[in-house]
Amino acid sequence: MGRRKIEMKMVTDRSCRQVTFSKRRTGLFKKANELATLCAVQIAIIVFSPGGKPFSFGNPGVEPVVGRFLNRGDEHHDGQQRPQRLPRDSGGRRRRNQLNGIQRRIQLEKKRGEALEKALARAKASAAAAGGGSDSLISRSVEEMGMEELVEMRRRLVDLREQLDGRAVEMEASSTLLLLSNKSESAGDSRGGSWGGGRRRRSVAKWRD
Amino acid sequence: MGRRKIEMKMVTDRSCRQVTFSKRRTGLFKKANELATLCAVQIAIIVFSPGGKPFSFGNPGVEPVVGRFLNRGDEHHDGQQRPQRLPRDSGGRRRRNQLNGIQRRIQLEKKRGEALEKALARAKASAAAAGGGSDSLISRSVEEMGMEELVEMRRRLVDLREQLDGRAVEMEASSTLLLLSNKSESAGDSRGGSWGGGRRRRSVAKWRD
DNA sequence: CAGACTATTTATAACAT
DNA sequence: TATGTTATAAATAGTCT
Repeated sequence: MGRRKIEMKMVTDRSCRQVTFSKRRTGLFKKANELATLCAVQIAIIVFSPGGKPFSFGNPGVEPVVGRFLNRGDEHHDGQQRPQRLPRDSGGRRRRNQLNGIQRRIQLEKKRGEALEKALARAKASAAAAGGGSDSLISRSVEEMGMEELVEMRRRLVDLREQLDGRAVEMEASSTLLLLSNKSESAGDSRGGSWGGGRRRRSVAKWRD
Repeated sequence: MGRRKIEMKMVTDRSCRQVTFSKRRTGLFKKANELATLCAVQIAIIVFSPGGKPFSFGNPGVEPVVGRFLNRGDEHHDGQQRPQRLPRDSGGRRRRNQLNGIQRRIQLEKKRGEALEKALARAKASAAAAGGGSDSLISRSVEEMGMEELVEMRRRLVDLREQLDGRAVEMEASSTLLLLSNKSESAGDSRGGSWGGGRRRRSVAKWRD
């Protein structure tokens, strides 16, 4: 939004970086305040400047929001089923060439993705159909189906990531710059970290819900 | 920034408010991601939707940032925050800023995956609850939220797959065919923000910076 | 060095699908 | 109801004070 477009890469110059940080932090907090005002919601932002100084914004305050978040953040797996994994390339012999294995994984990831997409489409449709939430029986079954797919997908990603971790150095050493040359982004986006929390009475009794 | 200027007061219409929240939350997280990228700083945002659903953004994660904040106390407050003493500057200890694109993305995706797991678990639970004749009001909202989250998650996964697919070639080229002409073009993006949220272990009382 | 000044880039409110 | 599109309002990068 300035005289010219800047690449989304860390500003190298310390001075400029500090200026950018300051300006953008102000803007970010302003946006947060608007969001809180317009939508009457609780929000908290914590950011450490390049120099390490903490800045924060909170409505109604940082602690109340963080506390609320942490209190519900506890996880509780109640009888989670373990989805059966689909055939992988680990049938019989270990691959010496991890890269090859990784590529296979990626291929499988793709297929999994397709299934995932369908499962979600169904789940969504089902939920929409339920609308008021009366057809819970139907929606539940569909959602479960989707969940199996998704959980499996997630597990695979975790594994894949672990595999890649071991190769990261090599990759970085050889094509870091290549990887950095990116194509900014398009109009579309995707984000929204969210999660649901179960009720728990873990410690952290400092705040209450 | 829209067709016309709007008053900075709570949007009365429920529906419009939800839309505004969704869009602005997206924008806010995007801004936060840019700030984190451009200035290489830690930042965490926690916001509860009008419906009470928690959303979060964090670089490198919500927990690390919040932990650091709570442990060290705060200094600057641009928002409403409880005043406190001014402890010594932390000295800014930033070092893990070198995660390459892929590794970082996967790491983030892992977190997203965990969040997804929760969302699904909740959706499932709500569906089950509804079927069991529990509070239909709550279960309905949870169900809807779950769907929304899942769709977003699906998008992220699909995006990730595409990214990985493009990177795979480079990876192979780097470790195996580095000797060959690595003429691969830029593939991938640059938004390495860490959308994510959600807790992990059962223990919520300890953080590591 | 913080604040003021624009040319531009972004974010988005109102619509549209 | 969630997304996509478009006309405008805002944010802000580079400069200047």
